[in-house]
Amino acid sequence: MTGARPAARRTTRQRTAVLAVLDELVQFRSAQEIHAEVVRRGDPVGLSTVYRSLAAMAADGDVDTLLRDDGESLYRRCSGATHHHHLVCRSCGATVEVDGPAVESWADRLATQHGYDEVSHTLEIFGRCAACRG
Amino acid sequence: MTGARPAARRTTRQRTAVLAVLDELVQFRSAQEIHAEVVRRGDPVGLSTVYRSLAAMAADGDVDTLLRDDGESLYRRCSGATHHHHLVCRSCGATVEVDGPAVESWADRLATQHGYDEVSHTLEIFGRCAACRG
DNA sequence: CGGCTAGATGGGAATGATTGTCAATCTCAG
DNA sequence: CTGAGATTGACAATCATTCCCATCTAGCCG
Repeated sequence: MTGARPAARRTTRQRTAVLAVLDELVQFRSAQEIHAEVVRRGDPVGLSTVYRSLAAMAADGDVDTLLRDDGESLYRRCSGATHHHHLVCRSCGATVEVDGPAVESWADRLATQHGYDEVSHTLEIFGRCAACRG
Repeated sequence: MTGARPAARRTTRQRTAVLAVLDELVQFRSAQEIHAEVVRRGDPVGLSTVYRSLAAMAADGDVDTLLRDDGESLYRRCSGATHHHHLVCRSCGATVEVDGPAVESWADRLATQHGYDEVSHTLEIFGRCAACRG
């Protein structure tokens, strides 16, 4: 990569507010929901700004993103900086970060065998957590 | 689930046209692209109809669907009825259907360990194929 | 501490995929 | 052949996300 530099990220009131909400979220949430929550707390922040902040954080690896079936993007603060996947509860959104070294290497090997390079992959596991099973 | 019955699917000129295009596609394509292709061939078919046809075929398991990073849905005729994943070229969409039994069992085991049931997962591998690297 | 400047903001308009509407049309079982 | 109900199509409506751009401000410098 040549010039994907973060270019001096500033600490603004708005960005801090978004981060504060994210820090309390245990579940994946949409940008719209996060924006609503920030506003509900009394911080006037524009929707555009929330989108930009989330995009920036995602680029910096500070938040995980996930595509829901309907194509909407979900965001969540991620613990480690390392590559990982998610085990997400379909009903409540509870998430467990999981690690799958075997899968990573399998995917890379497979792609290489078929002549593909610049490989990446998406892997998410969905299920129903114990609490939601009732 | 009570009545998720296909409810009598009819064979119409439009649906046949869509299917004809899908049969020749080796790559994942968006509904918009498929619609454009159907029309280019001289079959006047409405965009709504293409969307409805694709949705119906997907429901019947006749086509695979894939969510691109930007959230747009891609469709492709699928060969086998068996569960499989895809190795997709980011630029041209060329696809290789792959099988990953180890991944399946790993995902299931993991989910069970964390108390989740009704487990499913999504796994797609993206890269750049040899042809597009040139 | 005050000035400067490039990055940041807001909010409304623009985009673009997908879905809803509903009268007119067509498929196909009987 | 016919009627009932599935299907279609043109266009409006949704809705998440991005653009635009005048205005604002964080933080470096003197």
